[in-house]
Amino acid sequence: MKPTLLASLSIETNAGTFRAHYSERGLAGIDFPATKPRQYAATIALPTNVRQWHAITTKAVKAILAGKTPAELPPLDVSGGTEFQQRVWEELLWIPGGETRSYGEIAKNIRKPKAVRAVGGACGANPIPLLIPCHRVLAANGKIGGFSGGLEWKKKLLATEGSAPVN
DNA sequence: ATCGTCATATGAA
DNA sequence: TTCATATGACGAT
Repeated sequence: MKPTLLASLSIETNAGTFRAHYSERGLAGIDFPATKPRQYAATIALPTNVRQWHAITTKAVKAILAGKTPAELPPLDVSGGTEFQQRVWEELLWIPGGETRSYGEIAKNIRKPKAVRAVGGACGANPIPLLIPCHRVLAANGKIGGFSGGLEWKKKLLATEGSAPVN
């Protein structure tokens, strides 16, 4: 079931303006800076918890862009995903910064060693890149694979964290 | 080293 | 049920 969004807030960084989308349960999605940033009307009467979440999200995003591990994450609303996808996303959260996994390893970790391609699919469906580090997942041979926000971002993030994909 | 092919899980249409 | 995958393994160049 798809979460109902309460608010979309900006995150200003030196890499551009990200957008964070919140539901009643937490952070439900993040957008990479658009090439042509869209302007949003000012949000009024933001619920207190959303403001708290956003403060945490902002710090977490900036930490990641700086190659550091976030001290704290906001509650993540992954209710939009299937059970399998949520399982994959949760697994991705365990990957420490600076390390990478292959799609096959993730599949093995969730006790479905054959579901390698499905893992790729779940990564692509990840609504919260950066915080759910789908960019730390490479193909088995070290190839970069793909990235929903654009391959450039994936390479950049990996380089920032000290990983060196093959291509 | 590169390329084609196939097996297999999951999800969307 | 059919089609597409951000894979992986294998065999033939």
